[in-house]
Amino acid sequence: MPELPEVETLVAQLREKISGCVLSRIVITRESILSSPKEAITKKLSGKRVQTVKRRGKFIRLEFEKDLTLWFHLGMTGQLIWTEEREKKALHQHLALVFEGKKDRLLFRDSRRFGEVFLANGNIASLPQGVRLLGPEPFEISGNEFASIFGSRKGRIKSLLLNQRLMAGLGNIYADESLYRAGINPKKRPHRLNRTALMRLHESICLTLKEAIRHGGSSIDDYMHLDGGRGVFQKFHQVYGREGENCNGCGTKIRRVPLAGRSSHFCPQCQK
DNA sequence: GAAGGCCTGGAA
DNA sequence: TTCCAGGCCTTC
Repeated sequence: MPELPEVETLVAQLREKISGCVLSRIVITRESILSSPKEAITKKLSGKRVQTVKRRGKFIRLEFEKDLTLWFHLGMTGQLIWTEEREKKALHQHLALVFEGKKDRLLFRDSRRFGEVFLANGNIASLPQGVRLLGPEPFEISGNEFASIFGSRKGRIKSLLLNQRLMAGLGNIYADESLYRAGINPKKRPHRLNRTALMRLHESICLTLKEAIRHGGSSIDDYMHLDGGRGVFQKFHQVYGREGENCNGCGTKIRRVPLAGRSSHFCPQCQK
């Protein structure tokens, strides 16, 4: 379940690895993961140089010459792996990028196939809605701006944090972890929180994300680094995946409740 | 604003 | 064998 820290980690590794490289060939073995025509991708990108790699929300962008951008979303189980292709048909491999003069290639795998890949040019209109409507990055807004975005909402804070149109990058893990660190119950409705609490939440989100990035993200099921390594932030989770275990703060048992179709983990004592 | 659907591997 | 995990979109 790659969220902002996992994507950020991969982006840094990709930038290091393929910036300046020329794409010689694209091998697409499952067209259904593409939301742009296969021919457009293969024809327009072949022979183009990667300028840099960036992140927007949970999306990865390979920026090529001529304003061409190849976007990846990893969904839940998407992986980008830099490797020499050994097994001819690696399981669930859908796409491979081959670069001039490189023995290793960039593979996109995704067992559950919630991920997607598409091509955009410099025109905003060439981006899907999911990107165009993306909210601001957590690190790029102030606590006050955060409070203005969320403060008048009447829904549950946890559900709202998952809404990428309000703010981009959080998923189930970091929403739960940030709420715990801010001492806010996931069921709370933001219009009933004061500005101080909202600003504290924004600070918790930024701190949690930065700490997770420092630890290479959380590797729970499928997430791995470009070289196959794992993140270690899961060792520092306070609530996510810890149902029934004791809260590190007060010893109360961590609870899990369904909310907005997914589970929320929290400490009933520390999060009021 | 809730619920269903996509999709598969792993646990119960 | 059934259920569950969840990113995000569509439908009610």
